[in-house]
Amino acid sequence: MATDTRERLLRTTAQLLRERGVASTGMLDVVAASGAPKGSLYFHFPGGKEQLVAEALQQTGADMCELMKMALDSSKSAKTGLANIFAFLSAELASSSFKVGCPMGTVAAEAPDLPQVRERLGEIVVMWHSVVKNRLIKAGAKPARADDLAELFLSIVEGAIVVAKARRSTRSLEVAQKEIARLLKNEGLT
Amino acid sequence: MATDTRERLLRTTAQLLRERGVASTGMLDVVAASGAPKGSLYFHFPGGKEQLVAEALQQTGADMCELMKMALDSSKSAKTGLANIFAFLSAELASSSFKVGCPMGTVAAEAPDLPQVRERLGEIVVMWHSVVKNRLIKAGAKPARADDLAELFLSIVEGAIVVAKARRSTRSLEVAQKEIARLLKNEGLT
DNA sequence: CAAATTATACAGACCGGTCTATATATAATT
DNA sequence: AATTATATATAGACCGGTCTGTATAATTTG
Repeated sequence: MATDTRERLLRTTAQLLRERGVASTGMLDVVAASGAPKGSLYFHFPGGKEQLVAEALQQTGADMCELMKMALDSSKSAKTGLANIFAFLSAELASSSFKVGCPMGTVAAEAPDLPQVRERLGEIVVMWHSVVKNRLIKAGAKPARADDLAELFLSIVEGAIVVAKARRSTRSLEVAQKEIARLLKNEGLT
Repeated sequence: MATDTRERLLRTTAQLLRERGVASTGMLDVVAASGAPKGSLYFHFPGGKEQLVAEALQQTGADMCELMKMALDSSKSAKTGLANIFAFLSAELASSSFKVGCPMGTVAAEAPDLPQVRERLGEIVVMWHSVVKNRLIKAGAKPARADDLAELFLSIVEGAIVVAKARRSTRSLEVAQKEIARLLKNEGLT
């Protein structure tokens, strides 16, 4: 099936982006790792690497947004919802020897010269921010306050991942989770 | 002069690492950007790219550590010291069109397969953490608490930089600075 | 058959790294 | 002091390999 191959290529690309970013992810790496037909890369993505990476980023960004939304909405309190997100990331990092990080963060860090890709990065941050913000509002925060707290949360998550990779330890994530819980408690949010 | 060329190569490498990470920084890019003699790269760094990157990281990591220490020690309160660090980073990001980030964070994100480089990443985080922790202790925090707060601070800084790059806005840094100030105040730290 | 899809060969640029030759400075020897 | 020896440093061509991307052929599929 056509869409099947395309899908496989996108998911594999997203995975490689999480691990090593754009520059270290070769087109051949993608076909090799995906097991997808070798001849179909430039058929499905005539725009080349930029298109492939941009679409992969967009897809995985939306997927992770959905995951976050579910984790937040299915939790009684915003606090436990956010804690679940940290636990999930922590498990992924540890079980991958600290190779798998955040696709958005990894790509944003290297700031590649690909306009379409940079475009998506901004969109993803806005999406994620909105999901967290809305959950905080539902937890009782005023919109302006929720806006700031959501921004802070995103920064902490991204940074904790980077620090975890650098030091090969999940401690940054554990501390981050604990401190955010404390913060929300101090703000009287549920 | 000999040491001069070496130094130039190291500083240029560090700069390029901050902007685009290891994979996108070619050896030729380094000599071109540094204006250093093309023939002397592998004379000064016989270990090749890995040695060059590892040494550049180590040097810039130590330099930034010194800068942080000075900013923290020359400030009346830990709060204003940390705020100064944010302001500095914010200015650098904005004036470089959000290209210049943190060398440690950028390299850690792409998690390159270079043992010597990864080694340095861990060392840098430990160094930085210790500087912040000590300042927080001097501000009145108990050691265990200072340890956690320093860890949180590092995560926030790294993450705020990543988010700023993704969204091409310094808002994450401003929010981060504000929230850290609020946190320290709530903890009764000077 | 016709269209969609995959295979494969290859172009051209660039990569990190090695090589030899040359220049320059310092030190040793006479 | 003059000259030789030695370590340091730079120039630039060059190697095999890999990169993205293209062109064309073969194959599946409806």
